[in-house]
Amino acid sequence: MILRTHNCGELRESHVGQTVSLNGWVNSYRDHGNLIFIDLRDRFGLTQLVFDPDDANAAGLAVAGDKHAHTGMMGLADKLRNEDVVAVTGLVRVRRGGENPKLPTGKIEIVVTSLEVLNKTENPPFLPDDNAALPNEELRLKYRYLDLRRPAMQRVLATRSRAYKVTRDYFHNNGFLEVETPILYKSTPEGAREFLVPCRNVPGNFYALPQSPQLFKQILMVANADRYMQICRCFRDEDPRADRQPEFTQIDLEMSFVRREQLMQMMEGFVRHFWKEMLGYTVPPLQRMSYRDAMEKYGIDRPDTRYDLFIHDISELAARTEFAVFRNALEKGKDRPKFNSKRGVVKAIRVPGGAEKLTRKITDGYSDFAKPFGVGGVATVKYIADPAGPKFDTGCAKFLEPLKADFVAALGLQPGDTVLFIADAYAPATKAIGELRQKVARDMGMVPPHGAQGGPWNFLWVVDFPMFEKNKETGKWIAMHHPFTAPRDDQRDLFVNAGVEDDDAIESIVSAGYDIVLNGSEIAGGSVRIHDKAVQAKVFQLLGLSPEQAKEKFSFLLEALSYGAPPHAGIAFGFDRLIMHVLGTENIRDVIAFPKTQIGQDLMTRAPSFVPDKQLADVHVKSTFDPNAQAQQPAKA
RNA sequence: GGGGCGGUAGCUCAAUUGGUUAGAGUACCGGACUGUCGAUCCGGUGGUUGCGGGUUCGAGUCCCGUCCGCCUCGCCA
Repeated sequence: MILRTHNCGELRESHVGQTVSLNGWVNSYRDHGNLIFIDLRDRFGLTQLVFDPDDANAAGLAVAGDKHAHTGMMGLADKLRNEDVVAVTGLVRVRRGGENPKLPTGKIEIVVTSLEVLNKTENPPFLPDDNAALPNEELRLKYRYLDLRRPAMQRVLATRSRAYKVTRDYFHNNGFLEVETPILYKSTPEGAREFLVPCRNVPGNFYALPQSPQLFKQILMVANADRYMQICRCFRDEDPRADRQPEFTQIDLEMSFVRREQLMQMMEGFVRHFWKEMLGYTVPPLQRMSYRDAMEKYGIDRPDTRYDLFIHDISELAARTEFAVFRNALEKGKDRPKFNSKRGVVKAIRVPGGAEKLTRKITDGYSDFAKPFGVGGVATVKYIADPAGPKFDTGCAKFLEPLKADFVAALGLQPGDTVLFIADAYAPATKAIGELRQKVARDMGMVPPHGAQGGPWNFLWVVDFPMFEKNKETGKWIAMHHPFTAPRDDQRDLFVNAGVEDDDAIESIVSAGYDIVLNGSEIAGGSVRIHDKAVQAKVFQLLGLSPEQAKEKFSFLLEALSYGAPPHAGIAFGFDRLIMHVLGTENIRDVIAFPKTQIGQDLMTRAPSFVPDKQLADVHVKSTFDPNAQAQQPAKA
């Protein structure tokens, strides 16, 4: 075949007069009968080819006098169609029809003297054209190789590729050791559902794919890796979302002989390096916010600080009203400590200008929006101008009017505002009003564009998470981060001495965990780890694991921790999410070369698929699925 | 598992209250054309309206079921 001497993005006027060869795809063809233009595409750009019968005749390549030129090179060129793969040799010359300012190669063209069709295409289901309407995503995924040819997807792949390098550069330069950890791993059934892999050599036994290399990286600290990094694949068998896939990539990190502060400084340095290298943006020092402040002001542990719309706790004021909704909510758990999940509260959001924009229909919708989060509904009031002075109007106005001055002061009300209230136990009320805050911000048009599209980049650390939370179904304690997260240094004794039955005390223990939040999205999370046996034992006890069970599940880690374990701390960045931010997309599938659908199928390869019984027998597995029991068929081919 | 939206030529979409032979652009095929660059012009092929039932004189349209895709709640230590 004709091998290329140049790529399709590099030829300029300075090459005029040279004979060159190019390989690539037919991006478009413009057939003028005896004069044919082809835009040839490869990963590096577009170059115009011209098939000119005069030149071809001169080169003896077409039959002289054969206007239709159905023989020789012109005949072949006449049949070229979009996405054919060709190789050509020709002469670089200045374009005769004027330059095309849209192309870097737009001043020149190749007058082809030799054409080789390397791979004639079937008529493709769609063309990789960014200007055309995108085909539906199902089709894009089925023919992913065509979709990836689109310039926009090529940019994604290039950006992601550069991000790998930028990441490795920073951590390698800071003394991190890159280590690969196993993909075939031990099942540790806490947390996310795992993908299982049956084992042929040990009948009845299974590997699991790792949700993260958590335990290996801690063991690497015991093994004197000191600073570990890995760009690794993680697997979680849970339903995907727009920003979640069953397999995803994280930047996994762990450091020895550090406390929270040193780790946070190192990671902040990475964030600064990454944004500087990827986008030329200098990240300012990260703000820090406690989990409690985040929950109080934003109602969520990953606050979007690009808009204010703060949440106010007006429980004390609400208690002085005659409004039964408020008073009944405040009766809940009223003997429990402040911030306790079961203690009743009244939360409010002041929406500037909401009196006009938030119609009755919209605010009624807010109740339906909030109810699934476990609260009774959303109470509403408008604060409007009036000849006799501003006043409350509609909704629960009559209950608030007697305490108007206090509400105006507490919420900073201005005429034209709407106030939304949620009254319930702390946990559901906080969750519901946090979600409502984000919805209202969208409805009011308060959410700025992506950072990648000129909007702000609001990074912050969220710290001081609770160690434990109650599982809603079982009522048992579960680790908020994971069972190896240490209490914050000053909480250690409190924690070890806390009564196992003292729920309120356990709930109040603060961990040494930390998250990095960017524009309301969690991009990293980690913690200082436990290296103290008494603390670890207490955690297992609270999680309801007997020493025997803990040993069964985590003996290798516990053993490792008993043979000289350095204090250590770690974190993991969601790599796909970093790329999403850099590119300004909200669809994780856009930043993964071969993503899966909502039921975890790969539409291109049709994975997962049935396997023959023989293959199952080899791994000692028998399927209980009966294809005849229901009409369900494997996905259509 | 729950809720919502969607599925009509290869592709992107249209089709009035349920009413004649389901249309357009593009791609594809054929023809014309020597300076285009979203080439242009002329002609043509192409449909079990995701699938299976039902209602009706009549269903792309209404009803039930089902499959697939997306969004979302649950879930995601």
